[in-house]
Amino acid sequence: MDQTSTRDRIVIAASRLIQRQGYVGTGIKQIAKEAQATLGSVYHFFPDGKEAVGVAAIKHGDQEFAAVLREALDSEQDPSAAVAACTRQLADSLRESGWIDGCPVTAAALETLGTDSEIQRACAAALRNWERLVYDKLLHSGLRAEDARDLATTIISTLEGAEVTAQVNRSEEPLWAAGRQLARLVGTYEVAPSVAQTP
Amino acid sequence: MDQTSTRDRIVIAASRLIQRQGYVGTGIKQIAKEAQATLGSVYHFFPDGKEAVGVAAIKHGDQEFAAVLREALDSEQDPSAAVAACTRQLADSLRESGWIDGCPVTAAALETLGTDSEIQRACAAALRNWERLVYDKLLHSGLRAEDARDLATTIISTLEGAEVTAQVNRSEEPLWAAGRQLARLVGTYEVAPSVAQTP
DNA sequence: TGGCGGCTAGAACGAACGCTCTATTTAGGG
DNA sequence: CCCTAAATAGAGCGTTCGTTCTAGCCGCCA
Repeated sequence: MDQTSTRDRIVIAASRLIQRQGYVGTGIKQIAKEAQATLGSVYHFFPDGKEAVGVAAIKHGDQEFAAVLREALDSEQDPSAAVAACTRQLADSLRESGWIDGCPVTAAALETLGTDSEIQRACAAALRNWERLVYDKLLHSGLRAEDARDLATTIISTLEGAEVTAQVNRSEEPLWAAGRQLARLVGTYEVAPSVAQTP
Repeated sequence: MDQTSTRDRIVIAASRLIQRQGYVGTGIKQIAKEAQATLGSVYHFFPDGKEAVGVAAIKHGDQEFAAVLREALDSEQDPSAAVAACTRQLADSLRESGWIDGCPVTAAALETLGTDSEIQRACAAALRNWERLVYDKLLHSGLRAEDARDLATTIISTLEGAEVTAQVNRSEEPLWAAGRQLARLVGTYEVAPSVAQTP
């Protein structure tokens, strides 16, 4: 039997499918089949229908991506190296997936832009969440708060964009380039010496 | 009567709709209605069906976006200022459209990632096209060729990502932040003095 | 005036969509 | 052992999808 619960399998399958083909491009029946569940089970756990499944899937992708990001950021003390580690991590998993498993929320976010749906809000929350992770890392590295804000926003934007570019071109190059340039950019900010991480 | 031809109206309407709600989320009948054409007209000009319309729409968006980019890049001699001008231009038109008219190809590109369709190729070509514009600008500003390559790739990625972030958050801030950081990044590259633009 | 493409117009088809509904199976406490 | 609620199973609803098809409209050359 399966270790994971039916509900979890549905959410995970939905998250992966939405990540790969978008929200509108993913059908409830396809989710059920992929999760090895039936339509009845899906509507049992999510009586509110497709949108509820989508929201749960987005939130799952949010946390999953946040974990990857956090691990990469923690792998290096120097903030420049940490950001570069992020791009390396993204490039690796992107190549391994055959260039299809990119950011888990971008596609859904773009499709539901004008709709002010719950999905839209979940995507916005995910972006803010990831930005916060980078922001905290920069702050703990001794950057000034306003610099860290601006930088964190830009770093997330660049990661987002570089991932898309890498997927479209089926190449790791855009992520490598982003890693090099972001590291250089972060390096231009002086770290307050007294606040530098204690060994 | 309408000045523009029926075919052009179809392409323009398709481009805008795909930009806003993606390729799968946009129906042929919706395109026809938006273009004030009939289904018969659409299939008359595009006998190969929806994908052919989509490809034409993507190519149209490609050129449209390239024109905006080119104008912004040419508005300033200094490459840092030119890149900042791009982010300002994007922020302006994004706000004016109510945060719905972003990059005309990202949504379609993400939806068709695994499909190796003609649409996919058109999106990849668009990204390469825009990257080329930035690359030429940087090269003419005296940057070394390899630096210009890396930078151009990253600048396009960041613009792409910042646009998405701005749309999701319904705020110009991500684009402003990207403008500031990209200008700073470009500024870290020394311009070969002899090649600097002749007045 | 007659005919002939270029274009417009929309009815109709099979497939797939999200969703509802009723049955059936499973698990646990009296 | 039975009863109840949770979970599974899938047929079928109305709608919309992309596409096909035929019929009609228009302007041009003969």
